[in-house]
Amino acid sequence: MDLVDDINLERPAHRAVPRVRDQIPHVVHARVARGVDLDHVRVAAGHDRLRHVVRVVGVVQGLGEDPGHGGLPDPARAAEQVGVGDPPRRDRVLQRPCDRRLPDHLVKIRRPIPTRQDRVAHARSVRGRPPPGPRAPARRTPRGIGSLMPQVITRFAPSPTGHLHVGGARTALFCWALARQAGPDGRFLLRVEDTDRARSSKAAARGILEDLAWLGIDWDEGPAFTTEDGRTLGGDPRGVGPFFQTQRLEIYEKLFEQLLESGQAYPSFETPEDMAAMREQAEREKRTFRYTQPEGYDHARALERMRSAEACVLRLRVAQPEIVVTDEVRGRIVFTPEHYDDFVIRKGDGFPTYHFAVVVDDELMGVTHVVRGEEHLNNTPKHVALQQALGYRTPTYAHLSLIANPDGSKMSKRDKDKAARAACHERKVGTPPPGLAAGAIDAARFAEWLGDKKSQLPSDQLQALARAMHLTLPEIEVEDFRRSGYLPETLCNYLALLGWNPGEKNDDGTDLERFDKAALAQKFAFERVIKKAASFDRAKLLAFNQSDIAAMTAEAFEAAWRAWAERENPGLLTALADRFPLAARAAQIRARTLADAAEPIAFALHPQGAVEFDAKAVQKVLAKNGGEGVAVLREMRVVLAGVEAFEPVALDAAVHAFAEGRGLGMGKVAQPLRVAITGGTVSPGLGETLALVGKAGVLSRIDRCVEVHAGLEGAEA
RNA sequence: GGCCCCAUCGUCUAGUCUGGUCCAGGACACCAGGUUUUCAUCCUGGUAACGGGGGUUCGAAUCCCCCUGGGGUCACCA
Repeated sequence: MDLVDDINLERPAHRAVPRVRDQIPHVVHARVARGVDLDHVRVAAGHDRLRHVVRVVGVVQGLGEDPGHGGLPDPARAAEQVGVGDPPRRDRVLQRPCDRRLPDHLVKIRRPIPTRQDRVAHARSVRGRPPPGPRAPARRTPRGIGSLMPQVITRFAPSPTGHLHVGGARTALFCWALARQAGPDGRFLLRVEDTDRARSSKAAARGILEDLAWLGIDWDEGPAFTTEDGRTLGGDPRGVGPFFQTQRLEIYEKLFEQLLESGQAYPSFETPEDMAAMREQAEREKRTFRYTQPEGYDHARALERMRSAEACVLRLRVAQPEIVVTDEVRGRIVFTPEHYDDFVIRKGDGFPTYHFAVVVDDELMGVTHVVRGEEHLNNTPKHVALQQALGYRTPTYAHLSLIANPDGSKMSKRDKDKAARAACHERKVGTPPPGLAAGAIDAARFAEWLGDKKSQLPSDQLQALARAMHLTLPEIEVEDFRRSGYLPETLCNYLALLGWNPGEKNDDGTDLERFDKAALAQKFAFERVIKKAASFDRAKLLAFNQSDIAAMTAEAFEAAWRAWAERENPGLLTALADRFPLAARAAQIRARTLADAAEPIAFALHPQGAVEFDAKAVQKVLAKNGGEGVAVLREMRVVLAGVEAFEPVALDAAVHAFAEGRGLGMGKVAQPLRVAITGGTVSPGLGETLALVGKAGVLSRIDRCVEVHAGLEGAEA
């Protein structure tokens, strides 16, 4: 209890002012049920100040079977406050200090730690099936942390309307990390939310699976998928599928029926036009629009109309005066009724709305943690209302901030259209450019796209347009980053850092920023998730990618570059042929991405006679001092013609020996050669440069260079 | 506009809960210098931030209030 004074003793005199008495924590005496988190007790007992210490003074009996919590004790009832007072001096029994590093507004209701029995009971009540077994064969969990680890089931639930956006990838990554962190009891599942029949496509769903697999974000349950290296992802070991919502209609139908019967849901017959009119009127009257049931609504009559196939939607009756959402990153948020009117749960086409399907599926799939983008924060009270209507548990929620562009706007797929459109305007391109395959983009459509800021071209057309205009579009989707030659591990590393950080230091005092997915899974915690929206910094990603490429072994880089080229630039492979390993060695340290790796060795791709000499380089290297560079070239030609093994080390040795023998600096010898071989003064190491072009190529390039620049020799400088 | 969320170098962030060790640390970018046959790499150094105003306190980046700014959301999309 003398902690305070101990601290102050260490401080310089002017700071050693004693703390005021009220800094000392109050103590709440409480009786609690087994398995209940004491932080929660603090809240339940009305003492949510963190500095309050909860002292357990007994056990509350008979609170083990609350069906609403799947057989776990209801935390709200699991504590009885006994009294509040100053800490007694000598009592050290069962005290739990306030050691959680959380601000008041983040005091959160943690789930009681479920036992194996609890989980069994829970799973039965949900599915009438045995509970999920551990993935690995039963193994002894280490004592301590492992045995206390609750089951964690997370999911990523994309809607297949396009490629995977980086924001989605980050969400998936965090979900994955959370599940992996929980060890054998953790599961990460993938569910495809395809209830929007107009916008969903099989191809998009497939693309998202590919993107996820490429990133190494493996899902335990969900659509089956075979990776490029032959691993199988997905599947349905617990029997909670199918994982496409359009295949789950029967499940939803039953629940609709149930809600209709109990009167918690009701049919509503307004057309979309009616709704629009009502909204407009609300806006005119400057009030927030809320749907209200029509005067004189008659449930029996409404059901009758519905059964006679009259067009209608189903709405949930929501009567809660307020709904509290507890979010792992944002804390406790209280929502009032204007956030959740009687919203639609079944659309006119018979499909469930997102709100309905997400709540039902999360429950039925046993999802414990819902991690998603901030755009869903305002939807959460609706989901909680639905859970209450259906008698479901509420999962732990965590809403991640959005990823923004450097200008602060939301990073969006439209940004690619924006960039292309801006380039067209700037270059005064008014019709589909000629480089484009005929008919790739309809001229009228192109004009429309050019004029409408919100218009989007299909991604393949946009890609073709960019190619034709030699334009680099901003990378927004995972697929874009893959095409641009980023390493999947690097992207994951950077994405993880965009909104979270491990808060640890390296040995040299710098912040821990570089880590792999395994470390992420080990360290990830909501407590260190940043609330602020982060803007995406390509320069930093590029720096990460470059250093990761540099850190690879030569073999690994060669393999990665080859794999990338096979997919994105097969011409590079044919042009380089058996020179590829040599090219890879020269390119690696100079590459920021797999796409730009070819740039430093581009000279090796030119036809032999086509070297274009840079005028400045010629002046500086060949012409100076009466064309001494050209003279060196003549001599070097003889030397190089005599080199048997035309490979970097031998070539470097030969050039060095020549320079030394002639008493010249390396610069005087290397630079003329560079210009002769590449046309400019910049290239990889001289040995590599020469080896890449080959003996015949080197000699012919020297010959041509000497021929073209012979006039410089002997001329006055 | 209503509601919700957020606010430290140009950018990503540490520090905020538990006020003093912070005239604020790291990374990327940028600038300068060095190593090297050019480039790249590598090394050394530097510029650079607590949005504004009140309050609490001996003391505020840190706690409270207001303002401002940014973002999100208000669908039979997800």
